[in-house]
Amino acid sequence: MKTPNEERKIVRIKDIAAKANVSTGTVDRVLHNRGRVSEEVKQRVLQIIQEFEYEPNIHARALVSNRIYRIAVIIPDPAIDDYWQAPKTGIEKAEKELKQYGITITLFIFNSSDANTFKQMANNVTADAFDGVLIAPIFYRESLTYFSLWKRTSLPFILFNTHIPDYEPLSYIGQDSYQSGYLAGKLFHFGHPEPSTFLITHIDEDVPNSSHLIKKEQGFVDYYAQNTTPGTYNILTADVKGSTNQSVFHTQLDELLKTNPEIKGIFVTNSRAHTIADYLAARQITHIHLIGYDLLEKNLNFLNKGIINFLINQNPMRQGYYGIQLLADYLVFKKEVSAIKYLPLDIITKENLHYYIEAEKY
Amino acid sequence: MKTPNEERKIVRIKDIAAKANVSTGTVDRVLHNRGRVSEEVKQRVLQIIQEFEYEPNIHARALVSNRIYRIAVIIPDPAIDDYWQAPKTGIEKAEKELKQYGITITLFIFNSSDANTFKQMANNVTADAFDGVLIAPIFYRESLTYFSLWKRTSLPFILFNTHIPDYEPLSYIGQDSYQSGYLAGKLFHFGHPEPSTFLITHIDEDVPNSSHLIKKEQGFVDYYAQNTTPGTYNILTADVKGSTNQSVFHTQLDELLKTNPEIKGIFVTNSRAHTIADYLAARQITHIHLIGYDLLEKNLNFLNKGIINFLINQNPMRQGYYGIQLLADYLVFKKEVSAIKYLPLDIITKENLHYYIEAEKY
DNA sequence: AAATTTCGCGTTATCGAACACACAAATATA
DNA sequence: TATATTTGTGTGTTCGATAACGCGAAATTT
Repeated sequence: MKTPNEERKIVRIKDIAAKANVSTGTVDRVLHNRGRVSEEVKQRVLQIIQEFEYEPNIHARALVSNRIYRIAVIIPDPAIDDYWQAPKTGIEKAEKELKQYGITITLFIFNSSDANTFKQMANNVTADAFDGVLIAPIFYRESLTYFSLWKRTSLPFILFNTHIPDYEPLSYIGQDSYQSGYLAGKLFHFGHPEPSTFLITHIDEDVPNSSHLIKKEQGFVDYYAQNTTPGTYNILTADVKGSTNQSVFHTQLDELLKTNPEIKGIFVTNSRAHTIADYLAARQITHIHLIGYDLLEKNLNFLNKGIINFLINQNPMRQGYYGIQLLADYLVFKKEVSAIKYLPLDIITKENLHYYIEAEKY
Repeated sequence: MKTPNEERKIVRIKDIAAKANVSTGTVDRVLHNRGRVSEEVKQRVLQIIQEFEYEPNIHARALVSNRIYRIAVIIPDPAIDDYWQAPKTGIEKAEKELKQYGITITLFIFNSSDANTFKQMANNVTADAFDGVLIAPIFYRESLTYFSLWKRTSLPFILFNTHIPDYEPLSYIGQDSYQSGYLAGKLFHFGHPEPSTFLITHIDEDVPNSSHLIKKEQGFVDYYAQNTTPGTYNILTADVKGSTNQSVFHTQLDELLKTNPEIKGIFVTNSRAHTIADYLAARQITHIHLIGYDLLEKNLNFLNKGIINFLINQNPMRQGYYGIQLLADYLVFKKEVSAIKYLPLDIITKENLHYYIEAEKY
């Protein structure tokens, strides 16, 4: 009577051992380089392993090893900035799936408008014994200290949302900001093949300190530089602050449009497109196209009304999900992890929105 | 000394047994409804299982159960129609991942232009003992026989690519064809806000027998019916055949455009947009927008040249991948499987193409 | 009343990999 | 030469779930 694995010709340590005329213990020692095997036997075993294309049974391995991997996650508070709810959800989903493999996650939530809370959380993580870190390093300067520290103590860390390549993280997960700006440029161009003026706005942001916003802007500008004859398209840029005070905010925009009445489209570089949409709706302006980022409730509302034309989905949920997955690949499955994982630049309209929302739920 | 699972408070059968003052064998009998347990004990155990939120360790289970699940996959030959390479790749990827869980896949490849080969493959599957079927039922009439047969023998089957709801498959995986046509309508509209004429083409297809093409057409037409004032937009339809004979094909299109010189956009309902693009390139026509489906090499070529403006990605690789995944969920993990899984309608342009190609590779 | 079956439950081997332990042979040190 | 240490190898237990097996007691049949 054969076992199913024998029927399926799945090779086990036992089989390797039998062919090599040694015990399973010896094969195991070869597999894990734990020494105490004569060179001759080692080579014989290695060759048979190659020949038989042995692959360890992950279940048996997981069952016996029974190790716990502690992962620290450092992200901004979703209660303060709604955007961070999605990554958190993705992280929790991954945690559920990977619990079986011994992955344990501890969240360290900081205040996205207070760099000190960020430092404090990073300190906490450093003090405790973790096997890996997933971090959204939205404070550039403050991050560097910890990266160099973790590098030295060889604590693997993965970045998401914002890329800081200087200290060679294990991986980065997110979008190509430059290209997403470039894409926004293309979409406006498709809607306005005739010479036009477009506005790039950064809303409520500390732009000099946010490299990804600058990259988006650059991508947008470069699209027109590379794909249209000079002088035909005019790209303006504006930092706008104080979107929470509606009347002040609207007055600012009034002036902007008074000075530049020829504006045909506004590109919002972060998830605050809804603030502009709110303005356009209030002033009943329908001739201005609007592109922004992220499937926030408020944005979706204006997308469905046709005031926002396109949203580029940054896949925040998947960013969190893959972040944990990659750490698990590295820690548990000992896989090689590619240094960068760009998520697709999903173009979302009223008409295809539904399916992305559904996919996120799953 | 505690085991890691005790530290993590992961509940095992042993723990349930201890609390209930019975042996693990009894708990197991309760879990699997194998009888031979007194009603009193059964209730006690069930309650403790609930209370402790017991979840079986998948590794231990997979290790011991050691069952083989045989899945049959019935798809058209990728050598005849390139489109089918992608689903095949997805299926093979899923097979690799699920091999550990005892999933074995047997491919049954038929000729997409010969319904008899389809029937033959379906017969082969029926004759052999399979635990589940994944099928691309591109021949409507011929499929029905087998669906009713499999339904009777309770052989679970999942459809992808083409939906035939009549016989209640375990699930359908694919796109909402109607909505994808609707989306194509929107994109053209965005590019041409002024009254225009658009052409819908079905290339080399037996349209009456292909319900999903009709749905795409309907979606496109409905977009303009619902979003524009009647009489402003004009939607034409044309079946075009014989795209393999370039000169004849081009002559047909010459006549079409001669009769309707006002056409501003062509919507191709299948993956053959490249044949139209080839024509537009040959005739140096640049004022006609073009939207098609699928990331075939030939389409990508024209997308990059700017002759095809948008491609809607039907995610064929993911269709295959999820098809197998869902069957495994049902067979191995005994999960509930939702009757329909719509994949997102990805809008692909030259500018965001790269990331979708990368994602597919992974 | 004896023989047999059913019931209710516990015990134990099994799956494949990991690793501690045991133990003999070979080598080194005294 | 005697003893200590290193090297090479095999054995046995463990992880958690499963299911075959076994056994005493109760229930049923003859």
